[in-house]
Amino acid sequence: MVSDGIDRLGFLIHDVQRLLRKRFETRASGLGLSSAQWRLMVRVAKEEGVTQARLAELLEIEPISVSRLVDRMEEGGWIERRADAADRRVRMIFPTAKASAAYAEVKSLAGEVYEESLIGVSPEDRRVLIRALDVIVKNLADGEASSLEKIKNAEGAAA
Amino acid sequence: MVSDGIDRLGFLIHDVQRLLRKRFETRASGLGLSSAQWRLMVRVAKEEGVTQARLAELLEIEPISVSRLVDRMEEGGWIERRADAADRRVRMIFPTAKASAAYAEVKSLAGEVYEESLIGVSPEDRRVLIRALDVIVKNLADGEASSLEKIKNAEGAAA
DNA sequence: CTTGAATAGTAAGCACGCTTATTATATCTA
DNA sequence: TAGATATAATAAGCGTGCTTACTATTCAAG
Repeated sequence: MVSDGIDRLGFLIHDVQRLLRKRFETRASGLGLSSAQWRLMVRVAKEEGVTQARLAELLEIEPISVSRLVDRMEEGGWIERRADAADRRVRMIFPTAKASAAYAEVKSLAGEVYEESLIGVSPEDRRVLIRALDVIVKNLADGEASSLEKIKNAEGAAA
Repeated sequence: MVSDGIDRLGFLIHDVQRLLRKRFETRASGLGLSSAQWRLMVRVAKEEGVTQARLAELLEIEPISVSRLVDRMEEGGWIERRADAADRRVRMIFPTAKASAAYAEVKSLAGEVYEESLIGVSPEDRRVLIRALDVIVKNLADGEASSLEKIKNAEGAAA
């Protein structure tokens, strides 16, 4: 049970996540977007006017985390908050022109990082990797964020 | 190129890492150890008296991050710093009795979390998963932490 | 032996996640 | 319609990572 390496799963995932984020941020540093901000930006670009609560669901982070991410992104001139006339509790999030311009560039950049990371992994193994990761997410999401899995299953396939 | 799901790699890894950490910390909350503290503890348990600089290399985090982790773990009574008579710059890290007692328990706990996460993934797919993650780490570590890969290759296979 | 470079550790301050608690507004129900 | 409940967003404060800058100490030349 040691020889299969499963006991290293947590360490491996942790390392891969950290290294991927680091390399992405090195590449994207010229654009002024962090990894977390890029994830949020993807959602805003696809659904302009999305609310912060909805972003929290989509990104599977807490509303307060969205609130502070949005603070920094608004300061950086990437997005803007607008009031919703129909519900005064809500802030709708829109990308700025600057953000829309950077979107395509950052997206292809992420693709490059993924390709670099997967050099030497066969197409079949890549499929197995993605499938296994999907299963893990599903297993771990069960019993946690009750309604979030559905959202994830419906929307997560993009991006 | 969309159908293979590789464009979701970053999102998937990010989700898996967050969910694994969350579930581990939920389980281990009774023991008072966080995920990061557990990673450090493993190294200290294997090599009592290890220096902080060495821990930074092994964990592949910055020395200052070790410094603050060790601060909190010392406050929590998990480890203690001792001076090195031979080199007064150095602080050697030792586990307390409390830590040694918790070690085995926390370790099996991590194994349980991994097993839960992998329900429905075949033994072959598990091997492919681990192998692919190893390759990704290797690909991304190249050109980053020049000497760290060697350490990782030599020591990372345990734990 | 003295100077200069390298090493071990820490401080300050930021990003991004969290928990818990608060405020403002909507909505549901009695 | 009034009061309870739910929802959107934020505030405060913590953990864990980072960069940059600093002190203390050791080691390497000269």
